[in-house]
Amino acid sequence: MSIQARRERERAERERLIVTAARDLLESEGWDAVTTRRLAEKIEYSQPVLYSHFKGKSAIMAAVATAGFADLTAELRAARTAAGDPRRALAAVAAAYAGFAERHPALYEAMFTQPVDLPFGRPDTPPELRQAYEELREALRPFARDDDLETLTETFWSALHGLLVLRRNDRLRHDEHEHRLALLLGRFAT
Amino acid sequence: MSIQARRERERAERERLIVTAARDLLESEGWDAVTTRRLAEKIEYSQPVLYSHFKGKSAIMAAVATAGFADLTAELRAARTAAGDPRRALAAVAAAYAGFAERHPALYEAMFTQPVDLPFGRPDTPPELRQAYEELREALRPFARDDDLETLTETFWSALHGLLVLRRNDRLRHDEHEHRLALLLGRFAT
DNA sequence: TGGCGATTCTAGCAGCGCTAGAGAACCTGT
DNA sequence: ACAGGTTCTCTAGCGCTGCTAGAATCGCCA
Repeated sequence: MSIQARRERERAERERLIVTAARDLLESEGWDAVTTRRLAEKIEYSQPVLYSHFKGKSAIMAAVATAGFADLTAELRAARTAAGDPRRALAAVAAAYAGFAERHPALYEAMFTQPVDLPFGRPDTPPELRQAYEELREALRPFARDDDLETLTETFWSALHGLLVLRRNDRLRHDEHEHRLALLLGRFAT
Repeated sequence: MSIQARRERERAERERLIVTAARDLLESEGWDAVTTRRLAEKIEYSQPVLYSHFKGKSAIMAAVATAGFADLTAELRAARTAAGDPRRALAAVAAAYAGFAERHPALYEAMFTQPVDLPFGRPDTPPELRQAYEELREALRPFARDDDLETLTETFWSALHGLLVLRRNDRLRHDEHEHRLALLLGRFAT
């Protein structure tokens, strides 16, 4: 038993190694740098090893994205619970969300833009993928008025996401970012 | 003179052929189908011909996207001028925008998601790229209140964009689309 | 220590964007 | 009408991609 246990432990360890190596590569050199060859070189194994852990490159990126969701959730939660009144809490969560996207642009892209096949909004959605959404929802709860809270959360989240991706793709005036965020909050946090 | 004129005419004609072929391929078979080889085959020339017209594949996609902006502008304008009161006009423009994105998902992606290097929001921005934005702005003008109109337009547009891309990537409950749109209008069209 | 299973590697496939240099087509001047 | 020169277009190929079959190697057990 012990031998098999060690092997599985080593396997799991190497799987973590692959994911963190992919994330490092993604964040430090951007999307184009994440190739199976470079990844294999970084973990000091040959390419086919990657395929014994993941079905393909997109599965690796899905794992990276999932790890990113855990981080994002932590940052949102910290922002929400630190703030005082609901108005400030929502502003803090939105700012934290925007900050995450700006500090990890490539990772953010993997999480939200890439058509990576993660099961969202379905019964089998992993908790990491739910929790970031739930932080947003709790921050929005005081402002639901007579709107459905889930619909409100999805809409506000979409607006925030839109601001970030369009800015990143240079579709928006770059230095008006804070004004847009403030305007959005003005329309939702009342 | 006439010979050179004919040559330039033929060249321009072939350039249009390339762009429409690329758009056809993009819309009918998706992004992955648009390869230089398939494109060359479709226009019945060899690959290098493409590079005598465009700097590279991304320049071709930029041309496709620009053509898309012209179409989008026309649809937004029709929607805005057909509607009656400002509230309905904004709703109609938003619906037209969403409809365009749904009917041409791959084209929409080329226009807004792809990091295609088109000069937005700069002095040398081609008119096609401005006008769609301007339609949105005019629809929003009655609702600016004490907010800056440009900031309002960018924010509303981002929200709309976010709703569409997150839905397309299955991050939102698919059939709540209309409710989210209505909620967004409720927060902006007052 | 020899043999067997599991694991890992080498080598290669088909496809990608892109380009150098060969070849064909065309216009021009005699 | 034809040779010369220019302009255009094609063939062939480079280095890269994600991915995989089959060979080789390693580690465990008798």
